[in-house]
Amino acid sequence: MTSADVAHRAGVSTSAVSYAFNGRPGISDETRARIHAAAKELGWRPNSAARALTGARAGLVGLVIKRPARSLGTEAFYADLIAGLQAGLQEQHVALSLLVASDLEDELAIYREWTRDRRVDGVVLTDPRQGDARLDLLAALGLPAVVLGNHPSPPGQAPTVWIDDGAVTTSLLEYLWALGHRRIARVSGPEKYEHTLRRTNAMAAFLAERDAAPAEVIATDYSESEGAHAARYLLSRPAPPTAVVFDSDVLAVAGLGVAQEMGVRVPRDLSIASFDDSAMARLVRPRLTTMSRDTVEFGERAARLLLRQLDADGPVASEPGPVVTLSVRDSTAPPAAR
Amino acid sequence: MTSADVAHRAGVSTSAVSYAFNGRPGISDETRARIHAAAKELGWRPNSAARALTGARAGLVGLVIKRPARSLGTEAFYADLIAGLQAGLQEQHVALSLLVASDLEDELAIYREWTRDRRVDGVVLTDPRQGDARLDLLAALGLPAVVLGNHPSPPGQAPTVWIDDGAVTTSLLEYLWALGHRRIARVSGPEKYEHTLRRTNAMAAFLAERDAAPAEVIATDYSESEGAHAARYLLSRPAPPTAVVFDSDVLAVAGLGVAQEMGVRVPRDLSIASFDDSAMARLVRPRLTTMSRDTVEFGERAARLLLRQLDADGPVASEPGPVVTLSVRDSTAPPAAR
DNA sequence: TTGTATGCGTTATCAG
DNA sequence: CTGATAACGCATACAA
Repeated sequence: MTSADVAHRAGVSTSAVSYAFNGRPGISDETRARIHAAAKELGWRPNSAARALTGARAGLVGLVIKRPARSLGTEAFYADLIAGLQAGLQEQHVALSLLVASDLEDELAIYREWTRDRRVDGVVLTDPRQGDARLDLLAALGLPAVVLGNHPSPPGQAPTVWIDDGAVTTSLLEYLWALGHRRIARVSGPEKYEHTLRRTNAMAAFLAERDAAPAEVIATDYSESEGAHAARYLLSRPAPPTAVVFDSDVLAVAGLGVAQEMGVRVPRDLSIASFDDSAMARLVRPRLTTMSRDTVEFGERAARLLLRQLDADGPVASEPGPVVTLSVRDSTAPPAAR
Repeated sequence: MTSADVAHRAGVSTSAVSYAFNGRPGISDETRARIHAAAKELGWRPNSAARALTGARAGLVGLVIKRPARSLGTEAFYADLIAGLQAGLQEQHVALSLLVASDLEDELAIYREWTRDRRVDGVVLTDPRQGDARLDLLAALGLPAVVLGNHPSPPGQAPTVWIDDGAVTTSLLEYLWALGHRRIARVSGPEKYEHTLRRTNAMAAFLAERDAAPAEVIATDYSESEGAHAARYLLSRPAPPTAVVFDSDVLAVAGLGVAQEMGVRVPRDLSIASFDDSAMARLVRPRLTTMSRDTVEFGERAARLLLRQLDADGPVASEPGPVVTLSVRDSTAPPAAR
């Protein structure tokens, strides 16, 4: 079953079939329709390997995950993201190829190889950093990309689907402030990520505006153990915070466990909130107050933006991601009078 | 950069390069080494699209996930599995392609398409059922597969990496029985899955041997809501169980939440155990007693078995998966005297 | 043991 | 608008 069969069936040449399936001019609407009909009858679709060989689409989009492989299952983020990317790509019969890289060098090598072999048509980038080496490489390679970022990308760079982490931080802090919290600490992710930095800056600005003391921020690698450690440290201070915000829900749940072990009642003695929502935040008791964003939709939008990018001649514009809303649950309350 | 370049550099013909890279005879060890050296210097590796076109390897393995896309992130199982598959495949530079199917028809269509386009070299199957239609199709298509199953596969069928869910069930029940529990209920997954059935049968046999009353088993679709509903029902009975085992940790955590809401103390009034371990089981309080299996390793073994299958001429044998051990944590205790 | 010729299914080029 | 024909990069029978 080849394009020649379809051409024969439709009474045209193979190039007509090619034109019809690549939406290019030089063919009448009537023949185009006839060709599509013939292909449908025969159940034919262009062979992706042959396409990739001639430099056309591979029908595959890549995602490199740079986290320790073991931690993948711990956080729902990547799973949700993958589900969303999937959904967005499937509309155009594009598949997702997944690779786990152990470090930056690895990741860059993968992009080089993918480009060389025309293995993927484009890639999705997560966790952008400042002066991200990956963006330079991808630009040099000419490999289309979209970034899950926190601001629109500068012209000439890969477009982002962005969520303003600064604004999200401010929203959460406004809520805690309104409850009466004045000693708010934060257990964050690694400082190298842009979203971590943006949150840090927004938090500093928020507190400075209100003449409050700067927040204590403890950076972690997102692991349960570092989250627990940070929580233990904060709760052991002479004047412990009355509220702690965590950059991810794994950190928050680890922190909640520590509080419970230490006899600190949540939310009576301590309010806990997370920047990340997931099933786990809803399943633990007390249920966690979180900033919730629809990660699946985030992925879907990224997928669609990438597909548009692949079709476009020039650069496409960044666009905002899903709305982030505050889900108030049971882990936050006004601070107890002391 | 093509095989011709490498051939030129090594002073041989392109076929010699092909032979060298496909490990076939007809070439001296010395030339083979020279060819590999030349390839390494030039940073050349066979183009996967071209390979796929000639009927050789595509360098891609497929995994179809047949769950509602939204639920992917809830359970750690798939994320861990993917991480493991990744790790196993990477050794041979094989990538993983992921697709989410909404139903069986979808899934079968994907296999047909993948075969037709030589898009993947093999696939990994999860959640086998009795008389699984997918196995018949894959056999008919000649698409290599491995199954994450619960017993060695019958001859002629795709090999499995298997975990004996019956034995796992017995282990867990033995522990609960030894603690003194006599009214043990179970909140299970869908009955259509083989592993669900095996657990059901093992549990029935276990209780029958001890002349105990048959267990109450409530089937769910693995969702939080059905898990909570089942737990609520069980705890509202006139003579509620003293222990409940859950088929997954999401179900168990949902059940734990219900118990806490109803004022049932765990483990004092109720013991809870799960067949599935993950970070969540360790993060909630009380921490859950689970049967823990290394899902990442499960995936790694499946990947390696599939790679072996791809290299082999005939069928390869099924093999046991990772060992499942009981992780006793804080959610189980002897039943309170009533 | 090595080289040569051919095909895989598509797209691109260029005459018609 | 259409129809040949040449790539694309590799594998493989076959000849040397």
